[in-house]
Amino acid sequence: MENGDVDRTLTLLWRRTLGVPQGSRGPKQRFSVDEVLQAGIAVADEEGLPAFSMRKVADRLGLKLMSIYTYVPSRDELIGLMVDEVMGEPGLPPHEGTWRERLTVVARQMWDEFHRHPWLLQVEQSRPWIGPNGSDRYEWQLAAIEGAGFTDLEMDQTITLIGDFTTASARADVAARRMAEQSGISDAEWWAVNAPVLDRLMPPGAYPISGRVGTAAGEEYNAVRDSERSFRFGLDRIFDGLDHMLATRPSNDG
Amino acid sequence: MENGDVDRTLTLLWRRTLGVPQGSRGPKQRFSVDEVLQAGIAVADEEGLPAFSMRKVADRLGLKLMSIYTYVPSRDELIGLMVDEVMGEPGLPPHEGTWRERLTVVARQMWDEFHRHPWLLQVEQSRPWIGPNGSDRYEWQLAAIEGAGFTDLEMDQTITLIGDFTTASARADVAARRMAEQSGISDAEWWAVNAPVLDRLMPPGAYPISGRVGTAAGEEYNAVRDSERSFRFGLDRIFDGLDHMLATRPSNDG
DNA sequence: CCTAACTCCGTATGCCTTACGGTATTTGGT
DNA sequence: ACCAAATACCGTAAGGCATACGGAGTTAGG
Repeated sequence: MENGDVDRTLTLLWRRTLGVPQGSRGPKQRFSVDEVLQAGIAVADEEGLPAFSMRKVADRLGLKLMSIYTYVPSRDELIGLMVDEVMGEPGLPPHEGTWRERLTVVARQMWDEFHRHPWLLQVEQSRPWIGPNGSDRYEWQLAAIEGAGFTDLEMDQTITLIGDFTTASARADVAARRMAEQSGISDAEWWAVNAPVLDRLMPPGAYPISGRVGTAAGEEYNAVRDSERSFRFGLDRIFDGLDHMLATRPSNDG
Repeated sequence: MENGDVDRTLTLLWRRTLGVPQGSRGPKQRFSVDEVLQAGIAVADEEGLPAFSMRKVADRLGLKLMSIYTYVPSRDELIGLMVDEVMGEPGLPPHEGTWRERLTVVARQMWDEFHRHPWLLQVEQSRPWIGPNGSDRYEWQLAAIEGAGFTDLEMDQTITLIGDFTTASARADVAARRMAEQSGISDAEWWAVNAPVLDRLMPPGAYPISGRVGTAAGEEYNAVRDSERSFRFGLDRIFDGLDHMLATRPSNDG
């Protein structure tokens, strides 16, 4: 990756504030960058990131493979642009209520987004591109807890904490759904295949606590693991912990 | 994936309890499954999962490409076996101290493991293979909070919470380290390249809170983001939240 | 001693990204 | 009005990947 490529990708990311840099000579491009991104997002939504290829994006637009490279420098950069693009979809509603309610909205927005675009969880961003929608969202997320009593440092750490947990939780849920839907094997069917083999392989009595806890979880949930409920459980614990931190602070003006 | 493949992979995972199923005719295999896994782990450690290929595993053993397929059914299954293999490396020390201290050990073990084998974070396990080391670890993790006052359901949710958060936190840290080390671009250098471009592209004054918080974080940390510290921050909040749940429980015998 | 079973491997298929060069098209400059 | 530069689009090819298939050599059970 060259220095100029950084410049080019950042310029593409922020194209709405400066306009797409395009020379006036030569033929006009048949599509806009936005249309290429929408095609890419559609492919990724339908087939996931491993099956995402430049050829499929080109096919969807009626272009030939190599023409895509006149719009974006490479596959990785295209994906980076797609990420910032979908981050602009949900909009940023004005904050209301307590910081708990606000943070719930923040977390729920991420959770929903990961379910709308599961491939976001498969993106390996070695380099975090700083785009307009990501920047807007981070500002909005910080605004959710502005004035709640956190220090600046804690504000960053809190948003990081919520984001990290939500990401991991959504990852587990999406993986479970993918296993159930894509392979046509439900949770119960999967266990039906695995259980007899495991019965034969596992040393009997080796997992007393797991067995007990697993049975309890299986009876309580409608599935082996209810990710939605685990998500709310974790969120509630984290909120209680943040509450405790704010409440026990020496100089706390509310 | 056929039904028989499930059987074969599970049998390979639990090979230590039943032995590797091998017919007696024909030539003996030059290597053991363990040696193949060690070769695979070495390749993944050195080059990461995207660059992990069957050819490189074969080269490392002095075998030709296709011979690997007589040891493991496919690339995905090999990776699944590698995952369970590394989960057996650290051992499971006996639990001591309070549940807070125990859960800290549990989280720290995962955190360290992700840093020892960063490719674990890149594994896309559409199907969670149930292997001996993973099962042993889950049992050990549950034992850490056995008798602390959690219900069976909460035990599972708590371990999930700690695991989810640790995974996401480690992912952020590993990504940052990779960016710094692998590309030879330090945190400061990356900003030195990006900042001038962003100064030109970003609408001035658009990000007041981000600017203030980012400055605070930059001054407090030695880097832009101190993942180790964010990790401890999140863990402390979660522990406080769990503490609050246990303390406010109606029938709480301690 | 024969043959079934097994290991190892050569070849081939069909994906993928992307470098490079060619051709057609558009427009600024003269 | 015309030329040359710039640009979009695309064909080809190189080099990578997983893995299906079949063949050659090797071992041991009957």
